[in-house]
This record gives sequence, structure tokens and C-alpha cells, in this order.
Amino acid sequence: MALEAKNNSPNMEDKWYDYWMKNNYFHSEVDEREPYSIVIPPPNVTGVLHMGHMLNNTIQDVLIRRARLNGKNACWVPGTDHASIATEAKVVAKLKEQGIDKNDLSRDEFLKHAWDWTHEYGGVILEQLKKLGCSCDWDRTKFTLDDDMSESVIKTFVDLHNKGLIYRGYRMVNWDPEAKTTLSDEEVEYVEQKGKLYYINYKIEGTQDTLTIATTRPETILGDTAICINPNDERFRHLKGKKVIVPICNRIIPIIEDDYVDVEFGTGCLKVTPAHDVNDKALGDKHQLEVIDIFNEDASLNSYGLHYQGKDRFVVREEIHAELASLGCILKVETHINKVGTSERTKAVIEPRLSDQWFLKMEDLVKPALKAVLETEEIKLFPKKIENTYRHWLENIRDWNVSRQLWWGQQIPAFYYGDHKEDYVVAENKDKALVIARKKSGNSNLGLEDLRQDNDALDTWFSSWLWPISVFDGIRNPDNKEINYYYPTNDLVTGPDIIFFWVARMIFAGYEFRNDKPFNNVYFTGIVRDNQGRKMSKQLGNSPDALKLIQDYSADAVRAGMMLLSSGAGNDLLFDETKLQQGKAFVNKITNAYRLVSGWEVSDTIDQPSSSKIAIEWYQSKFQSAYAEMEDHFSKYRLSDSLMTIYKLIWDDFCSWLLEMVKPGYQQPIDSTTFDAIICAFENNLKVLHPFMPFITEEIWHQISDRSTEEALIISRYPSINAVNNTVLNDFEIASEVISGIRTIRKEKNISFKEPIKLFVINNIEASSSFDAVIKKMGNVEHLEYIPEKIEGALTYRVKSNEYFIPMEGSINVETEIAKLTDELTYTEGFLKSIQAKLNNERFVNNAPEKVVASEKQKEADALAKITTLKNSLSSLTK
RNA sequence: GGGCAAUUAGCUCAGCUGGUUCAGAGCACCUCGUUUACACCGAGGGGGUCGGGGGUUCGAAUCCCUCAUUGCCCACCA
Repeated sequence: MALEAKNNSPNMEDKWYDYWMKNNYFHSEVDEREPYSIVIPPPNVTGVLHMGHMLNNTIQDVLIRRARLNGKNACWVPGTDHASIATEAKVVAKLKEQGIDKNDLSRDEFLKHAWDWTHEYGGVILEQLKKLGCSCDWDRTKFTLDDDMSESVIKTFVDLHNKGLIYRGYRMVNWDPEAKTTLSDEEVEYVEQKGKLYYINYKIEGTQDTLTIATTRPETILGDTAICINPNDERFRHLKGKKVIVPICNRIIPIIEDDYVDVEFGTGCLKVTPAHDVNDKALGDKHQLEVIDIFNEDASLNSYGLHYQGKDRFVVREEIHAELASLGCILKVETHINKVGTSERTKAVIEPRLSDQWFLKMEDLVKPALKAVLETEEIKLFPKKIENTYRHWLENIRDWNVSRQLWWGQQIPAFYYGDHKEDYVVAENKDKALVIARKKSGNSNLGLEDLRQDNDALDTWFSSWLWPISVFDGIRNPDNKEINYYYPTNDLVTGPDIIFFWVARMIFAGYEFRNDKPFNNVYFTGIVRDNQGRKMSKQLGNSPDALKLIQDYSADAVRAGMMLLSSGAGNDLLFDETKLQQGKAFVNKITNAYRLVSGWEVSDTIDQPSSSKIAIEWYQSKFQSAYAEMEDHFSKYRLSDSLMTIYKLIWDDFCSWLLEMVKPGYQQPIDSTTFDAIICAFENNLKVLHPFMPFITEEIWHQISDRSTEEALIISRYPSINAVNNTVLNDFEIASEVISGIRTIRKEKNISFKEPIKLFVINNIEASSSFDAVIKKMGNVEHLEYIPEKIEGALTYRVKSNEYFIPMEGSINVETEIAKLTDELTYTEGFLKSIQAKLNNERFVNNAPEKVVASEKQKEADALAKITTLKNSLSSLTK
């Protein structure tokens, strides 16, 4: 059965994906084999496949398919993340389009909308992963808001609370006024912005004097409750103990002294707004200052904003500037570049805000995680350099704000029963909460109706940090056979951007809840950029449609292209469609190679030519050495190099050399010994290539013979490892150079390949004749002979110090032959000179290792031999 | 402001503890080619004083110092 020259990739790929699914090959169950597990970094449930996913998931699929071929029980758990803030924002926006305001909905009503949305669009991305060929165990698909997953999250919250690690605190947090929620420190991105530095005069009470402060946020003067100077600042000695009047609101506030103030910056006078700045809050606490919060939750001004009430902070900034100017309070305005905290998700400028939130103490959680990566190395990070970043973050970690003012997520299991701040209990459900609440309050009359659950939801990462455990139900049933078998997982493949959000926290969770690491190795991919090195973005329009690429090039080609593009772990990847073309060409090459082989007529009655015999012997060794190289690359997570090794093996060694060497003459049959060996070699090629290009390899695998339908490449086993015969490899090296020499001469002299030639050899290096039959076939040499003396009037070339002669009447140009020989001679003599200089240097001979000296001596001998032959040839020509 | 990387052919990158993997790969480029798998191909070829400068050494792309450029991470200077 011959392949179509242009195979219809999408259909072919769908066919095999369906086949794998139908046969349940992706599914894993606990058994006696060694497990190999990966949990997918769950994409946002409403997300769409982008280039980052393609890279990331191709790598995971390569690893998982490779494990399967290694005979391991491979289990890749897929799933999606509820992505609280991102998804809630999308739902809110969609409702807005329909004229529905979130604030008009009850929690339950809103959640219904969110679930509708999730059911409608959720899981699209998982379907897209199937197009890419991902061999996930779909029966295990999880969603971070599934009931069992949520139950696990709540259980751990209660557990951590009971251990005293989770507490409620009134603190300054990062407030996203657009999403109207707090964010963890990690969710804040600092963006450089060109702003202004306003110099504002405040009147000193009881005088006509003023002092000047500098601020980037003039609107916050309405919340000022002090001015701070450095006690050592001589310039302001006269201000000590005085009070100043805040412009516009005319509040009288004290001048306080603190070392915190930098004498050098601005005017040396700092306005203190404890409600709206972390440092000011600290100063405020220290000096017992009043806290005046001037903002609403959407960052518009409240009643403290006076006539600006209801206006947005940025509008007020402009307007208050104008008003201050008209009051004569503005001394000057400078442009000023500073870093502004913005929400990672909504891009809104973060407002530091005081509020009651839930926090997780990090100090003790961090310890085993530091040890595991940096001391015992039971968890390995690739690339290793990322460990520095990891260490730095862990050593400077602050408590994790885990509460969010969102509805889409696990609701915090805290229940309030009274009017005091501390009148709450934490429990897995309301019934349990009631029991504890009655005890805590001493009020046995409390009823369920008296309990009010905290409105906030948990940070998404507070559920995803459990992912490697909870997908195997290891929180709720800590001793179940799945968690005991699959955990710790083997490899985690993810982007460096979520090392803190997710990777580090999974490690915390692993040790806290299982007393064991969540994974052995973490492979950090780079970021997929465009071919100019720019990040892919919607604005730039440089982000290709992933699915369209699969349609245009086939999933195999896209996978291969991505893998060829990527370099080592952690390095960014510059996306370039020409690499996809290369992948497609490779698919085509393999297809055509099979077309050739499948077209051969096989005969049991003819003998195996000696050229085929040695060619196959050579390829078997070549394959083994490439196989070893491939394994070595894999062990270092150098998937790109691993694929490149296979690519060259198949394209150059298998197609360009082996198949050409054994190819029967026109309309001639091939002997069955050779044919069987070629098929075997082909199959081995398919095996090592399969993890990278699963579809085409599976397709050809099935075409190779009438296999029973139960058999499939995906569940076969890698080839066995055999010894490499280096003698054959070396002999081939010489032979291939001999053949190249013939080709070069044919080209130079315009001798058609169809025209047979005679080749004579002076075998100075005593090269093996084992490949002579191959040389004859590949060079179209009708006569090959070893001779003791040179032949006059022949075209010549040299391999090492062997001389090769091709007699060719009338086509010898003595001048060019002499020129060629002279060039070679000049080069070799120069080379010899440098070697001899080294060898004559006593210090080199005395200090360099023996091995090096010996090799230099060998080089010297080779060069001398070559010079002799060159000189002889020259002298015979110039006679 | 602190830290970490990187700089090698036109492009993207390999080159582990200094000398046989030492100047390499893939792509791109140039020349020739309708040989019965493949022009998404074949054969052949050109191309880099390894960012600059200094040092250590018999010997440096590789080690040290310095400068330059780029990227990333972290940090509450108004």
C-alpha cells in the first residue's frame, strides 16, 4: 500500500487521534509498572490555545510519549483552572454587554452566569490540545472548581487555620479598583510610567511661612495627617513642633520627625497619608497618626474628597492641580519617572488600601521548600540558574494574602456569629461551624441562621497549589492508592513567569500536606516571541493563530518546528514560520522514504549484495550512536538537540546514505535479507521519532505491515540498546570521503553521474576495503583497483594521505591540477609548521598531558605523509 | 538601587571542569542538477581574528579583571 505523495494531514491526524482514544492508550491505571506522571499546568478554563501552550504542551507530550515507549505507566493529568479574577472579569464584562450589573445580582445568581459561561466556553482549550496530539488521560480531566477539588481546598484552609498559619488581619493590601479586589504581591506588576512630581506649598500654622512638599499624587493631600521631616535636617530646624494647614481641606496637621525621610529626595519634606501608602502607614503607626481613607472601592473619592466626591482619582489629580495652582500653592511641576504598581490581570493601577483580609504565614512553609531545591536537590530546576531567583524570593517572602473580593472561587469557610471582629469560626461547613461557634461564644442558642459566611473567595493559586495532590485526591483521602502510586509526579513543564505564583507554592503545599515533594524536575520553558524578539500580543498582531498553523502545516510539523526552534530550558524562543516549513518538509521526507521502500519488489531468491550487507551493518551502529546521543540530550532536557539528532539520523544517514546504498537497480527486486533489515531500521527510526511526531510515525508504522489492529506504535517499546561498532563507523567515514571526492570531481569536470568511471587507489593509510562495493555503487565506479604507483594523466584527489586517481582522457588540465596540489601543499605545510612549533616548545612537551602530545605527534606524522604524496604528485606533473 | 544571565557564521543557537568533538549545527545564501522516493529534493560550496581592552598560561571561545551593549528578576524613596 503506497502513501499518497501529499498526505492529507488533518484527516490522517484525526484518524490516529481517534484510534488512540478508542483504544484507551492514553489512560493510566495503577499497576505494577513504574509510574511516570505529569500534571498539566491547568490553562484558564475560558482560555484559547496560544503559542506558549503549544510549546509547553508539546514538550509534555514528548516526555509522556517517551515514558510510554520506555515501558513506564505514563499518566498525564489534564485540566483547567477557574482563574478567579480573569474569569470573573470576563463574566462581568459579558453581563455588562447584556445590560446586567454584577452589583444587582446575588452571589448565587452571578455564579450561575459564571457556570453557564464555563460550560459554554470551558474546555475549548482542551479540545485544541487534542489537535496538537496531546496524549492526556482525558478520563482524569479536572477543573479546579470541581466539587472534590473545592472540598480539598476548604479542607486545607481549615487545617492551616487550625495550625495557626492562617489569620485575619487589618493590613495594607494591593487593591485593584477595577476588579474591586485585593491582590497578592505577586499579582502586582510594576510598570515604568512617566508621571509628574508636584511641589506643593503648605502654610505653617500661625505664620505666613510655607513649606514645600513633593508628591506624585496631589489628590491624596486630602488624606494627609502629618508632614514628616528628618530630625537631622538643619534646613527645617525651625519647623519642629509646628503644625501646617493642608490646602483645600484646611486640616491642621502636625510636623513629625523621622529618620525615614530622605533628605536628598524632593524637598526633604514628606507628606504622610497613612491610608494610601505602605510607608506612610508604617509612619502613621509609629507616630499614632489619624488614618483618613479618601477613596471608595472603585478609587473614586468619598466624602473626605469634599467637592471632588464621586470623581475618579486620576480626574481629581488634574483638577486638584488646577485648584492648587489657582490658590497659589503650586511651586512647580516636574516630570518624573517612577514605577507604578498595576494589576497583572486588569492592568488597573493598584491602590494601596487598608482592609481586613486573610493571610497565610509563610515563614515555616518556606523552609522545606528551600532545602529541597538548594540543599538536598531532591527537586531539580532546569535551567539551574533559576534557583537564584527562587532562593531570593523565598528568603524575602511575606505573608500571602489569600482572600479575594470575588465570587468566582472557593468561598472562604469562615463564619461570623456576632458583632465583634473576632466573632468568627473556621470550619469545613456551616454545621460544623455552628458547633464550634456555640462553644466559642458560649451561646448554645446560636442557630444556623445566625451564621454568616465570609463573602470573600480564595485566591486561585490557593487551589492550584494543591494541583499535583488534589488531582489524585490526596487531600481528602491521603492514603489512597492513586496518590501513593503517582505522587510525587516526575516532571513539571511550565513558564518561568509563574515560578512564584505556582511552582514554589506547589512545593510548599507538597511538604505541608504530604511531607513530600510534588515533582522531581521542573522544566521552565522560555517565552515564545516573534522573529524580531518581541513578545506576542494582540496589539502587535504578531500572535499567530495556533489552530490555523496546525491546519496549514499539520500538528506533526508544528510540533517538530517548535521543538527545533527551542533551545535549552529557560531560553526564549523566536517563532519563525520557516521552522514549521522545515517540520513539514521532514514529514514529507519520511513519507517519501516509505514510498520508496514500499515500492520495492522483494525477492527471496537473490543474494544480498556485499554493499547492502556492510551498509546495514554501518547503519545499525550509526543508529545506536545517535540513539545514545539522543538519550544523553534527553537526560539534560535538551529536547531540541535530541530531535536534531534524530532529524539528521533520518535525513542524512538513513535517507541520503543507507537507502541510496541499498537501493536496487531500476526495476530490479531487492533481496529479502536487506529488505527486512531496512524495515527494521525504519521501524526503529519511527520509534525514536514518535514522541516528537506522533501522527506520521503511527501512520507509517501501520502501513509497514498488516499489523493486528490492537498493535500501535504509541504503545510499542523503544529499540534495545546495542554496542556500537566503531570500526565500521570509521571505515564508513573514509568511504564517504572517497565518494564525496568522486562527486566533487564529477562536478568540477562536468562528468555526468550516468557515465561510469574507473578509480585507482594508492592505499597509504591501509584503509579497509570493506566499503569498496559501496564506493563502486555510490560513485558509479565500474572498476576499482589498488595500485602501488601513480597513474599519469589522471584526475586526482586525496583522503588523508591516500591518493585516488580517475583516468580521464583529454579532460586533464595540468595547470589546474598543479594549482590544486599547490594549494593543498601550502595549507598542509602551514599546518605542519604550527604543529612542529608546538612540539618544539619544551614547556609544551613537559606540561601538556601525554595524550595531547601524542595526538599532536600523530598530526605531525599525518601531515608529513600527506606532504610527501603531494610533492610526489607535483613533481610527476611538472616533469 | 540590588541581583542574575547573555554577547560565537546573515539568523537562531551548541561548544561540560583551558589542549582530538575546537571553531561547530540547523536555517538562510551561492553553484550545478528534470539519476526510476522526495525540487517540501539531490550533489557541491562560501561564510566567524568567538562584543572591546587587559591579564594568567607552554597554550584561552573556554579562567581572572575591566569596559560596552542587551535581556530577565527583585526592591515601599515621596
